[in-house]
Amino acid sequence: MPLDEHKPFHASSVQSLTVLVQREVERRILTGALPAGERLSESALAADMGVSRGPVREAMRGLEQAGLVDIIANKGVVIREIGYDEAVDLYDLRGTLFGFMCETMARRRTDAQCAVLRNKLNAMAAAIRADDTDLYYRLNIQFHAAIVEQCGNSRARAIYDGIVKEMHLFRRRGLSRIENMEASMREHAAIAEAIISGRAEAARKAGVVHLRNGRDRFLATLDPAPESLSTPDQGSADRSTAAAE
Amino acid sequence: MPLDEHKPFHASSVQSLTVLVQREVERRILTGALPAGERLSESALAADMGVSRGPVREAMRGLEQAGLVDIIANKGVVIREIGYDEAVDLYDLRGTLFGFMCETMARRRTDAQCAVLRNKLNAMAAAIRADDTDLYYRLNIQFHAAIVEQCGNSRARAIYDGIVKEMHLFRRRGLSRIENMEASMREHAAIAEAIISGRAEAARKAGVVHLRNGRDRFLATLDPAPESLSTPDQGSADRSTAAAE
DNA sequence: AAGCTGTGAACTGTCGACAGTTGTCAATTC
DNA sequence: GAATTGACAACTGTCGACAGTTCACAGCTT
Repeated sequence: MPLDEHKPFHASSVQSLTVLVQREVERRILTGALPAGERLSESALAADMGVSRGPVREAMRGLEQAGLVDIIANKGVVIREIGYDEAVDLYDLRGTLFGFMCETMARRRTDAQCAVLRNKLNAMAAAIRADDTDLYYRLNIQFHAAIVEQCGNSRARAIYDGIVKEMHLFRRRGLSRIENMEASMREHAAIAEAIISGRAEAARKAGVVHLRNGRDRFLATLDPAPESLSTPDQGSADRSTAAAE
Repeated sequence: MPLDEHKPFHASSVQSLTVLVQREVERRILTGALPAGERLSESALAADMGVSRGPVREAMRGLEQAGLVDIIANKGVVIREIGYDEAVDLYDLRGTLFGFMCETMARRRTDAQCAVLRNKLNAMAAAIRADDTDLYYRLNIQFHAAIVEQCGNSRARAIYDGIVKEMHLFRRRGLSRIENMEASMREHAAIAEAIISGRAEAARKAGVVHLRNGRDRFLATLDPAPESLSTPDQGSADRSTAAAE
């Protein structure tokens, strides 16, 4: 496992150990290497990563604020596990934020931003014609990321990213990724069109509708029984909750 | 100052020092005792509060996640200062979240919750008839808090509370609190009516409009020059940014 | 006199160690 | 045999100390 990261996120290649530890534990949680409900020991983590307990403690505090773990006094940290209802709540909240970002971007759009959206849209259309699901999936993520990053409201972006991460704690996800590329594509086109033409309220509505449909598409892939928790399997890393959008 | 707190928030009357320190520093920032732009020294804070540097460091990390301070590597923490544009962004984001909460509450309302809203509304009307600005101001806060706490989406509530706190970092606020009680009251009535009758989309719109108007009422009380930063005065604690709503 | 450089103080980042608490397990008692 | 109690182990909460970095100021050079 490489130790030095080359993310263009916060510059500064020599980060503090706290940030390094937090990033690594977050990665393990999001990829499922550390399953939800797992109890983490500061000492074990510190020994595992070859650092002292101080940075680990600070990292845990950061993960708690991000909603990824719960800290119980004198007992330690446990990886949060969210249930069906909470996942739906998060999806709705995320949809509202995404709609807000579409609305904001429509108000502040620049020509360069519009060009990016158009490019992504064309590429997605091509991916559909080529029936390339994986490519469409990646472009789909890029399309969303473009709006989130370019909307101009940095706080909204930070909160949105946090919610997306938190949603990974919902473990029971469907396997199929894009159920209906055409429907997803039409919604994307509506969003981009509204943003490009500056119709803010239409952009907001299109964004909200898109994520609501994405939520329904996602929930439809789940087991019909929303009460049964704890699916036994916990293997294979790197699956995304943000599937069918 | 009493040491043991009795907040029904996270239970546990004997909190860790980290939480205590974080709460205290947060209080000082929000009340203005620690002005924006101020540089905080861990050692000084630790000595001031009679604790070690460890809990102080953890508390600072938490305040950074909350957006109240910036941590600069090897240099320390500075209390964040937000400018005019950022304050407007936060207000808009807050408005969107508030609208979402109104919408959610309209969907999940119970009779008891509706009764609470009706009570607050009646009390506010009475306060207007009595021309009691202070009472109206307090009831206004309670009305908002009722929606935020009862909407049923706990994550949305946590984020909303964080944004409200963050908005206190915008220092140039108007002195007058409620400019137009009647207009504020009409908007409150519209919100409550929509929630009680279960019209979710109407509730959302009413909530968004209310905070947009509140934002405009608030911004109208500012100096006409949005470029001049750093008003010299920094006295008198406990003023609220959430003024004219 | 202006610019550059080296030294020093102050502070952060990190570590190891100690005290207090919690949960467990075995021995004891009814 | 079951419940209670006591001690032990593991862990967290907290502290003091050391190393590395940053910034400022004084002295030197041109």
